[in-house]
Amino acid sequence: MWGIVPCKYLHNFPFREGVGRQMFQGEHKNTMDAKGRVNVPASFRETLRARYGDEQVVVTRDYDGCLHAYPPKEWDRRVLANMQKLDFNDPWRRSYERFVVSPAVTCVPDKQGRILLPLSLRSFADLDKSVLFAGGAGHFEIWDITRREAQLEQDLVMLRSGPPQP
Amino acid sequence: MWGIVPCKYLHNFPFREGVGRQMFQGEHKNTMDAKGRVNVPASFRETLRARYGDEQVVVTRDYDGCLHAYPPKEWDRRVLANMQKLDFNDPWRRSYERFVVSPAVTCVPDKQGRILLPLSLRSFADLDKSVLFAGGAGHFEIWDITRREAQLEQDLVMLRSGPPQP
DNA sequence: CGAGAAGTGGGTAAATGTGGGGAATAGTCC
DNA sequence: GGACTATTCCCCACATTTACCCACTTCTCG
Repeated sequence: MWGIVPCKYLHNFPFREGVGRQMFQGEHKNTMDAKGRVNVPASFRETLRARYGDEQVVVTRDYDGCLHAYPPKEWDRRVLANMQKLDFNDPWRRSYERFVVSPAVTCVPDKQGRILLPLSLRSFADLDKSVLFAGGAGHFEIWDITRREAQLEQDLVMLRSGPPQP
Repeated sequence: MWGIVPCKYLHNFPFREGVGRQMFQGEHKNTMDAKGRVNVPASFRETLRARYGDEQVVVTRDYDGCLHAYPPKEWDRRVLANMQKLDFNDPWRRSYERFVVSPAVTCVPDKQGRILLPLSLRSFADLDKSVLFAGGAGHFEIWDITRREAQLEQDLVMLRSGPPQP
């Protein structure tokens, strides 16, 4: 399915659903206030609206120590559908379900564009003040800023080891 | 597919799609102003328009400490398509996504031909005043001028050691 | 040299991000 | 059950950043 995204932050080009086009772009450093609210970058919200209909996101934890946020459609397609390919008793599925699927919450930004993350997710990802939103294809990540930097060092090592052999 | 690039900075020669012709040619030293804006060399913009339809570029970081800028088409073909061959949960893909894909932003030059690079990319590449645009095949690089010079010294050593053995 | 293109600097209005007050809601303890 | 507390939601106000515009200098080329 091809379409046009009328969004100044995205390429105004035809894209193929879920394949060619990066949705959430860039790294955005925002600050979480005392109440636990953080601003979702405006460009992300615009993507959510333009491409997914509204600003809802499903937020859950990721096993690298950050949070992942998906538009509901992507959540269904990538997380749920992926998991459901496996047998109910598959141990990887059971772990995945407990760790990733269970703690998920659906957030809707307020009028200022902020979401309130539940304390459980905040403490898991060690979020307190400096929060980094990082775009991904079809989802975005929410990081504590120092944890992210440590992760990037590891990523560099991984990348320099070369891509996986098929 | 053959065509003509109507551009006074490029040779007005026929070129074969993606093979023979270098698109972004030469090194151009421009200065970034206090707001973080830099002028994209006019010849690069002309190439973007003539060959890719408009002046958008996807800018991201590169392992070597500079920024890479791709026309969206090349970005999809060279970066995204490559990545999306791998499973969502492949660790190499996750690292690649975080290091290369996440920080990418799409920039559209303003009326004067300048792009505003986000602070995260500027600080990664150590850009402040003297910025060097260097052409490449299908993309171009954006360097801090002194970092670039240091890189060139290393490149000389590498080149004199001879090409890799097959 | 003169004209046009390229590159640079700055002002202003709009968009974005941040802080905080108070009403509504839920949850807890006597 | 009723009062108290904590949390969430909704609103307004402000600081900062960005997009857009105009003016100017420098460079290139005939």
